[in-house]
Amino acid sequence: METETAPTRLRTLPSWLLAQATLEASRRVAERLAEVGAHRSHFAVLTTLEEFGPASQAALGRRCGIDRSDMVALVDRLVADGHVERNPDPSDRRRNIITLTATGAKRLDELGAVLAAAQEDLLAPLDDRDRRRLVDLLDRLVVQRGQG
Amino acid sequence: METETAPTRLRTLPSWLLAQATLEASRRVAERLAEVGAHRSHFAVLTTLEEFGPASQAALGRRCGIDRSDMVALVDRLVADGHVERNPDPSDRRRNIITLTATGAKRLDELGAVLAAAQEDLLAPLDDRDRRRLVDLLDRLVVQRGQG
DNA sequence: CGAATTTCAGTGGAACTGAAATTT
DNA sequence: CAAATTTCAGTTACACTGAAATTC
Repeated sequence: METETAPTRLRTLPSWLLAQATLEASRRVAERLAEVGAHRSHFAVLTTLEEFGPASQAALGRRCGIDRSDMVALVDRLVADGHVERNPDPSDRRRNIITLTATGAKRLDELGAVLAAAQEDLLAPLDDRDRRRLVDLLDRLVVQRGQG
Repeated sequence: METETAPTRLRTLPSWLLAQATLEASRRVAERLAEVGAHRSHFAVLTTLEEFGPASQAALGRRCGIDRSDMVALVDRLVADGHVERNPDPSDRRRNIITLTATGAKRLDELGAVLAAAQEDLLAPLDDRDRRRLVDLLDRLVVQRGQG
């Protein structure tokens, strides 16, 4: 969308700025990931599995902010692509245990590289120190929301 | 959604942090505005009219990042509420001129107060200097995207 | 003619809700 | 019994597309 300068009351409103920045970021990231047939949620799940190890679908969702009910089709897809395995948990038969496969770990590296490039692109207007500041500020917002 | 600590690779990924922060911010803001029967987009349009004066629907949309086609129902609603007027532009009969009414200006003040409270809430984890930094960083991101 | 504006009808992705079935 | 997990069916908000009608 071709856009002109927004009014000051929007340009100083944190929730509006966040929404605008996220819109642009999501567009770019989704576009790059689509080129390799992937999705934001794929990276989220794969990296969560790598960092915390095998987990149930519900636990996975709680870690990376994906709804339990959306997780079903997501895992279906990752299984179909050979990036994770889904096995019943013998110690609790309500659960599936999701496990990262070797090719899933490779895929994670690939997606990590794609995402890194997209971030670079996105953050071009900021120097390194400002990028670190932004990440720090956002992390503090997100983390403390989860606890409050 | 009850959430647990996300993996480091997500917690340091700007696009993911932006998305999470925006999700939470949008939820809160929408909730507060719903209590007074309003929408984010209402504030955006009203404040744009106040700052730049009467404008066509398309120009309005370009200013505040709302699609021309979504603007139709939005203006319908604001007209029905008596917050704006929609009149044909005599000098260009393709256009409507949208004008802020007196009650629309009052509504803007009301929504501004609601939004200010929501921001306060949302930014609670950050002190004043950090809030200013965040706004500055986001504004630089958003503005320079629009030009690049 | 090409370009801009308003309008409508519809699409697509994403977050979310509610409930059933199973198991703890 | 209450609570957690997986799954499915459906909803809602939102950005966006495509095209028609009008006017510049």
